[in-house]
Amino acid sequence: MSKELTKTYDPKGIEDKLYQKWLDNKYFHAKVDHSKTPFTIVIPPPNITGQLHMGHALDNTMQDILIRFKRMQGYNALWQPGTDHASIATEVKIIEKLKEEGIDKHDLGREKFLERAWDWKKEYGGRIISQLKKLGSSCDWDRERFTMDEGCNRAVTEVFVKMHEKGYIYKGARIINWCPVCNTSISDAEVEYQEQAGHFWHIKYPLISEDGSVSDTEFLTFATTRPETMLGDTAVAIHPEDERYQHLIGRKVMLPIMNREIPIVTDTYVDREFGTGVVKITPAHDPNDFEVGKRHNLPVINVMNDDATINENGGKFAGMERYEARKAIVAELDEMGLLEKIEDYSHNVGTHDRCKTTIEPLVKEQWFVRMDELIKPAVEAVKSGDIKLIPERMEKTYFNWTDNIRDWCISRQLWWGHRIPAYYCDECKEVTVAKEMPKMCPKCGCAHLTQDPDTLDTWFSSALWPFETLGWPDETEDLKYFYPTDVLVTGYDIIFFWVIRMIFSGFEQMGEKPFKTVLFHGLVRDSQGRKMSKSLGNGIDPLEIIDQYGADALRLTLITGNAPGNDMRFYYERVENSRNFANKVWNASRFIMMNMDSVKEKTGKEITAPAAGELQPVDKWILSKLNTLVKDVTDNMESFELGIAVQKVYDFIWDEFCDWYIEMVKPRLYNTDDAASQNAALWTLKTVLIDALKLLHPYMPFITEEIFCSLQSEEETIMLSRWPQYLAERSFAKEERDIETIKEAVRGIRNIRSEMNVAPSRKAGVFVVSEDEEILRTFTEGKLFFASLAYASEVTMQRDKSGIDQDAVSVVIPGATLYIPFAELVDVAAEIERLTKEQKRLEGELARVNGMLSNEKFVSKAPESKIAEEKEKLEKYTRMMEQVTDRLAQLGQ
RNA sequence: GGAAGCAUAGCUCAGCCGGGAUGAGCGUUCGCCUCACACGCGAAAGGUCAGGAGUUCGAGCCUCCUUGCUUCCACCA
Repeated sequence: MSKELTKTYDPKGIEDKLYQKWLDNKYFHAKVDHSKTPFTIVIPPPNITGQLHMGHALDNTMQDILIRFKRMQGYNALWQPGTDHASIATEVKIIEKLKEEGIDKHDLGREKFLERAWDWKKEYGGRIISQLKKLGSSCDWDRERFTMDEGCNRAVTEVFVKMHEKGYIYKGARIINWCPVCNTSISDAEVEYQEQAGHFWHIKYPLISEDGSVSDTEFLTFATTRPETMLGDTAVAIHPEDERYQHLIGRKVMLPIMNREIPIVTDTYVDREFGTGVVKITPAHDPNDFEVGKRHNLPVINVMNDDATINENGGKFAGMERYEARKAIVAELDEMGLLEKIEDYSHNVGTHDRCKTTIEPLVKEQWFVRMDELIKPAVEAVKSGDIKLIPERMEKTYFNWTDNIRDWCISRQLWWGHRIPAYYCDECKEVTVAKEMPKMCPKCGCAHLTQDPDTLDTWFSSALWPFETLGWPDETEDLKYFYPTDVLVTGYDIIFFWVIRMIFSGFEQMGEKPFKTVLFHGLVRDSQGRKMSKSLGNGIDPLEIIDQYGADALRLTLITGNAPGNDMRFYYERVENSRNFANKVWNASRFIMMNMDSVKEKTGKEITAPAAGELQPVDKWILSKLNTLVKDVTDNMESFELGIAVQKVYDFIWDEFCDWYIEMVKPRLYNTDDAASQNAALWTLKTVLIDALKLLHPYMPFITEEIFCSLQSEEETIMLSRWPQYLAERSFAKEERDIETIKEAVRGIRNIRSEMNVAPSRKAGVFVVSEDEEILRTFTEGKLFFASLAYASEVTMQRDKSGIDQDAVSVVIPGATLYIPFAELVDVAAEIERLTKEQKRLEGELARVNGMLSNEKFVSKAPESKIAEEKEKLEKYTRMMEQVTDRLAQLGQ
C-alpha cells in the first residue's frame, strides 16, 4: 500500500534518508566473489583540500552511472574511493593558516608542522567525501583509502626502492623549474606558460683584443629578456657557420660588471636568423644554455638563492630581489654604454600552475625518473588498443606527450608528502636508498645517517592508485580479482599528470595495464563559456544546486546533451528542466499508484499478469517500445554514450509513456465494467514504469529508488534489481505500426482544430474513410482514443465518402482520410489552401523518392533494405496524393 | 612553430555504420487551470548543417582548401 505522495516532488529529506538506507544495508560494498565478474572503477582521488566543484560532480556522476549500471547488470561492481594528500596544495594551506597565527613554517619545525598538517587532514579531509555522498555516489566506503595511509606509504617506498635498484630513479644536477614562492622544484607538467609583456634588452659585451686588453671598439651585441642572468654567464655562443662572426671564433669577450673573461663558443643551437645571431650562455639559469654548457664544458655559476634573490656569486648585487637586480644591472650597463636599446617584447613566461609565480630555472640536485624505457609499454598499450581512450582523439594528445617525454623530476622541497627513502651518511656522504634507515653506512660503517629532506611529487603516489588501493605490494585476493580495473573516468586536463603515469606504473609494477578504458569528460564552464574560477567568482556550487533542485536534477543536467571529452556550459534553465523531469516521473508514478490503490480498494484484488489475449494493442505498443528502448539504452551505455542513453529514456518516459500511453489508457482505468482490460492496463503501466525507472536509476538514483519502493514490495531496493532485458516475445511490430497510425490521426485532428480555433468543449464527429480493411479495423479498435484524445463525439468507419457533409474538414494520413463536419466553421477557401499546401509537400516527397528509385545507379548499388524502404514510401505518398487530389476535386478544384 | 577541437533553430548543444534535419532543452507565438503533473497539456513558427571543391547512386557525417573561434604542446635567447 503506497503512501500519500505530494503533488510536486521534493528531494529534500528523501535523498539523505535513502542514502543512509543504502549505507546501512551495505549495498555499495563489494567483496571477492568468483561466481561473479568484477567491474572496477577507482575514483580519481580528490584532494583533501578540495571542495566539491562542478568538475567533481560531473566526474563522479559519470562513474556512479557506470557503477550502478554494471551492478544492476549483475557484475560485482566495485567503486574504490579515497583521497589524495595533495602535497603542495595542502602545504600551502597549512602555511597560510600558520601565517594567520604569525607562525613561520621553519620556526615551527618539520615535526610540528606535520602534526598540524595531520590535524588539518582530520578536520577537513573528510569534507569532500561527505559532499560526494550528497551526490549519491555509490562508492564502497568501507574501502576508503588515502595516498598517505600506511598501505600507500609502503607502496610508495617499495616502488621507489625497486625503481632505484633498476636504475630508473636517479639523482642528478639538472635544470629544474623552481618556484621561489613555494620554495620547491616542480615538474615540467606543472609549468604553465603565460603570455607576458616584457622587454628585449639589447646589450653588448666588449671583445678581448689580441693583446689581452678589453677592446673599446669591438663588441658583440645580443638581446635578452632576462638581463640579470648575465651575472652567471660563462660564454657567448654563435652558430658555427655564421659568416658574420667567423673571425671571432676562438676569441673571448669580457663579461661586464663581473669582469670575467668568457669564451665565444660555436653551437648549432643558435638560430642565425633570430636577433643578432648571438646568444649569451647562462648554464645555471636556462635549460637550453645548460645543454650548451654541457657540450662545451662550461662552468655552471648559480647566481640565485632559492627565494630568487641574487646570491654571493652575483657580487655586489647579492641579496637583491631578481627584478630589482634586473633594474640595477640594466642601469649600470647603460651607464657603461653597453646598453644599445630596449624593445617592447611579448613572450611566454613559465609560471607555477598553482601560485602563478614566474618560474626560475635553476640547476639543482634532484631525483628523477628516467622515462625512456618505462614509457614504452604505455605507448604500446594505447597503440594496440589494449587500453582504449574515449574519445579516440585523446590518443593524439597522449602520444604527443609520450613522444616527447622527458625525465620526471619527482623530488619536492616540501614537508607534506612521502619522504624520499634515501639516507646520507653523515661521515662519507654515501647515499643509501632503502625501505628503512640503515643501521650503519654500508660504505664506512658510520652509524649516523640522515634521511633526504625532500618529499615526492604528489603524482608519484597517485600513479600507483589503481593497485595500491587494492592492497599492493601485498598479493591480496582483492588485487588478483579486481585488477586491472575496467574504466577510469577523468578530465582530459590530467592526461599528463596522472593517466600516463598510472599506465606506465601499472605495467612496471603489475606487469599489466591499470584499466581497460579511459573515459574523458570536459570542463564544466559557466553560461558564458568561461572556466569556473575563484578569482572570477563565477563558480557554481554543486551543493547549492543539490539543495535547491536535488542531486538527481544536477546529475541529469551534467550528463544530458554532452559528448565525451567536450566542454559544457552550465545553465540554471537546464537544471530546472531536469527538476521538471523528476517531477514528471514523480507525478506519472503517483497517478499509477493512485489507480492501483483505487482498483484494489474497489475490487480487493491485486494486479495480475494479464492472460493471453488480454493485452490490448496499445499495451503491446508501449511494451514493444520499451523493449526497443532497453536494447538501445543498454547498447549506448555499454559504449559509454551516457548522454545519448539518458536522452532516450527521457523521451520515452515523457513523450511515449506520459503523453501518449497514460492518456490512452485512462478510459480503461475508469471503466470498472471491463476488469480484464483494466487489469491489463494497470499491469502494463506498472511493468513499463518499473523498467523505465530501472533504466533511469543510474542517472537519477534517489527518485527512482523512492518510487520503486512505494510501487512494489517484492524487492527492497532498485539498485540491486535486475537490469531490464530485451525480450523477443515483447516485440510487437504490427501493434507499433497500428498505434503510430492512430497517433498520426489524432495529431492530424488536433492540428486542424487548433488551426481553426475550435474550442475544446466543442466535440465533433469523425468519419474515417479508407478502402483498407486493415486500417478500418485498426481505427475501429482505436475508436476510444478519438474521443479521449481528439475531442471526437462519434467515430464512423466508411469505405467511401458517401453521405459526408461537403463542408467537412479533412485530414489526410497514410491510408485514410478523416472528415470532421464543422459546418459553420469551415472556410472552403482556407480548406483548399491547406490541401494545396499538402499537395505541394507530397509532390516534393514524390519527386525525391521517384528521383532515387529511377536512378539506375541507386537501384543497383544501394542496399536492398534502403531500396525497400524507399519503395514503401513511394507507395505511401502515392496513396496520400490520391486522397488529397480526390478531396480537392470534391471541393471543385 | 606543432597539434587537436569547434562552427547545425534566436540561445546552448545532440546527431551511432554516409541513406529524407518528425533533433533536444530553453526562448518565441497561439489555445487550454482536461479529476498525475501549470515544474503541466495541446498546436505552431523557426535550419543554404561556416564557405568552397572533391569522392559517392547518395555527404551535417569521408577527403582537400579557405575563414572564424577555442584548447593543448613546444618555446628562439
